[in-house]
Amino acid sequence: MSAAVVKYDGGMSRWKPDARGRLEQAALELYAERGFEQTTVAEIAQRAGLTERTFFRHFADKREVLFWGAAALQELIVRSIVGAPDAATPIDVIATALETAGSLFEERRDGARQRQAVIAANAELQERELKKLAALAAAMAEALRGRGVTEPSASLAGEAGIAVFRIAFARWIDDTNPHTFSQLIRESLNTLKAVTAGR
Amino acid sequence: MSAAVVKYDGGMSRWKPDARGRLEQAALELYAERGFEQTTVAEIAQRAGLTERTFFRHFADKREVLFWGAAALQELIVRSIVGAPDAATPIDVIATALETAGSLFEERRDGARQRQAVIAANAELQERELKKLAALAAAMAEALRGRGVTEPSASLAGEAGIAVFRIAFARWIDDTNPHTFSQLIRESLNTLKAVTAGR
DNA sequence: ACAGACGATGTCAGCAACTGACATCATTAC
DNA sequence: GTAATGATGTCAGTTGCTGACATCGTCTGT
Repeated sequence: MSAAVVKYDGGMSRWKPDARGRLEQAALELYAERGFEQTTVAEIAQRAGLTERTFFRHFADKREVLFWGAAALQELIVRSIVGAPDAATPIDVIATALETAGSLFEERRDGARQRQAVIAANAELQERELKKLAALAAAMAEALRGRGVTEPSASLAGEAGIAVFRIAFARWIDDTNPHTFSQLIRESLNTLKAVTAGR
Repeated sequence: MSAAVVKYDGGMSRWKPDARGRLEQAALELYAERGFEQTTVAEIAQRAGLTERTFFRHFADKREVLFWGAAALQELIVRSIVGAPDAATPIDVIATALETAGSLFEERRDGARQRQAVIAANAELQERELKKLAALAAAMAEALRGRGVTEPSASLAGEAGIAVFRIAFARWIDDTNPHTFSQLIRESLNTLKAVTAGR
């Protein structure tokens, strides 16, 4: 995330550091406190000590501030697919990649939960999330094609991967039991296999 | 649909009939001509002989005017699932339902093509389409649960159905060959089966 | 046939998301 | 030391969208 190394700031800088990070945090807080629609961009900017205009320089729109992590997730998954052993079967490549990706949130379940609660409460945010997942499916399909998987298998494997991910993630979020994200991915995949096999 | 029976209008009515339909047509035309973003709601309303305010009484937002058919599609599919033979397996119930749904566009491939071109050209419209498909997946899962299918199988079957639908629809749209929508659904499903089986 | 309820539309004022143009000023490069 | 750079601020404007209220045909009941 905002892991950019910042030179020591003796306090003389014109601006406080990590404007983007402050905007992200302020937005998440406000969305959680009073809801997405009830929060104005001006309020977010004010809490971050910035102006509305600056918010829109860092984020394309009011929703995007919640989805900054999607790019990192996609990169990680694509790298995993590209680097998988040649002999691996497409669906296993995808499953392994999704398990790997789990490392990005495995340790932050509470944060993920809060974020999902915010998203679950607003339709516009759900739309944005679906778009990110669709982009992820396309990226996975592209990576598979790079491994020689042909269409429409590549696209269907990507879509199937998203299906598995969505169900696994949902269970991971509102699960009281101590299930590993990896476990849930494997379980979801097995269920999908059973269902598509006709059971 | 707009199948409400309308009494003969001798021309003395205060308003021209089918305001909603005129708005839909005007919107589709303008979106196709100059693009979604370059079209203002005021322009749509003007072409339909109405005011901006009236547009928003008929459609929740500027995007929704393109997705009116989604409800009918979902109804048709859910009815097919509910009415399927008891012995049928979940994935076959879904596949048959999707084939049935194909009857809604089978005869209007050109119209569907134009609509998809408009959607493909704009990210906001893609988000809305994804949301409608997600709602469809949820409705299919709910219908399956009504048949006694348990979670997470029901949800995964719904998501898998959407995956099959998306790929089949995309091929149906930009296919020069004379493939039936039903054929493409079956082919997509077979590919998904092969992929999830590990091939 | 008349009164009043109803329903679809119009009018108007206003908020909030988002954008373009230009100014400011610390940091960095030469 | 001066100039380029880059992050921010300021301001004005467009557009999506909403609430409140007015208008005026049509329908219902009597």
